[in-house]
Amino acid sequence: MIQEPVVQEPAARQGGRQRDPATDSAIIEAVLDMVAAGATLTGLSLVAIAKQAGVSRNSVYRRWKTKDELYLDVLATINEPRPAPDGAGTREDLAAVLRTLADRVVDVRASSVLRALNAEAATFPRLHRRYFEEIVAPRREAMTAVLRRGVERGELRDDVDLDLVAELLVSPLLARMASGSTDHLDPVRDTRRIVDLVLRGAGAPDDDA
Amino acid sequence: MIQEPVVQEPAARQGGRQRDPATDSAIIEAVLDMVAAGATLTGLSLVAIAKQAGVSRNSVYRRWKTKDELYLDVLATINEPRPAPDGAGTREDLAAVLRTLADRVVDVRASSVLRALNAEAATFPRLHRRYFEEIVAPRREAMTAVLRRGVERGELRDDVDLDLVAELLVSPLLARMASGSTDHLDPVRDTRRIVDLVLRGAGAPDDDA
DNA sequence: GCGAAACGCAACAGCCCTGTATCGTTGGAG
DNA sequence: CTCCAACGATACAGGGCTGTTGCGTTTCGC
Repeated sequence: MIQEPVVQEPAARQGGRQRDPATDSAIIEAVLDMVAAGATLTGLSLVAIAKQAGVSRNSVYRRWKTKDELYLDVLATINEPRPAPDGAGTREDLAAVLRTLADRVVDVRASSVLRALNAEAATFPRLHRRYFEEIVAPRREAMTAVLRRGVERGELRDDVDLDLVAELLVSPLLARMASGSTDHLDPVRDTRRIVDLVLRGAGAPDDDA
Repeated sequence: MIQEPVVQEPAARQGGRQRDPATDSAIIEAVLDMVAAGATLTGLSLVAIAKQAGVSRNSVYRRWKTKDELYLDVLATINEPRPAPDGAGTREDLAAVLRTLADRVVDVRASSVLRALNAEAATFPRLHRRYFEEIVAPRREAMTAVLRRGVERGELRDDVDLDLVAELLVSPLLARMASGSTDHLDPVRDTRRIVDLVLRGAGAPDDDA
């Protein structure tokens, strides 16, 4: 589930100077910062990256053959899986799953990269597929697992489309990530409010559905 | 509320050949198509646009001084305001507002441009502001108007945060626009399902909120 | 210490984009 | 019919990015 870095293997492993791990992260950090500052994945140039990282252009070429591969390692940086919630009730479990997402949304650099990736998915198919497999799919599975358990426990209606419920829960956070309006987002409080409203509904109680 | 085109005024208005309106739209269409094909607002070059439009580079420069201004006219293209819903009930009115949005989401070119614009908001502040004022704000106003009326009519709870309800309703569509997963979206059917679920809630009826 | 690879610096050709200018041609207004 | 601007084509200098090569220096393994 955790991505292996795709950094170029340091050639024949006999003698010679060691690669500086700080250089690797400096480059990746540079990409994160520049994308967060408004750069495009396509538009980011290797010269700009190297300059921002305080590294020679050589050191970038030595590690990654393509921008594509570099971005794969950047993407791996912003994916820290969390343990599946196994909590007391459906409400708490849902909030926990949303928290994982909300924390990423609040992270300006992470959400900037994902936003850019969505916009340029056509240009980076491999990257986009990886994003889907490693980040989106696991979250969906965790979500539907919690929802299914909620139905079994009788805490959720059994006549609702669980996929739609999941979409409803997740979308407010995704939409904020997409629009970049992540300032006034409190991961703890807002996820709680979303879960509460989705469970309870906005319609008047006496008003028949 | 409707944007005036920012096309360069055709100089002194005395004699001379007329501008071909077809050229204007050909250029704008070219931008729409190329962005929908995965191009970036920053990355789109004037040569590429002119080539795609089947127009000389000259004709583009003659009309717009900056890509920024060109994009303003592109943006104006994808904004067709709809009459405010004044319908029978809250459920129908909400569905109507969402429909306006859903139709735009389903439009590949429109959603592509808006997705790109969100990703590159930092690079095009004027454009982004305009997008917000002309497209986002009106929709929000329409939405909250409907919601407020719903509370007055007793069809909505009076103890819910209407802004959150609005966000919950709109976000599934925005999230799809952002991720580009717009294929299996049925504007009529899906907006209806969203409204129903938000009104009714997913929690079990006997389960106290 | 010797070899080898990582590193920074610099140069190179090739390509694309920009902005401006100059042509000859075309078509509408007066 | 006569202007005059729109139009296509072309050229130009200037700048940026790419990918590769060569150089001298640094650091690690053996």
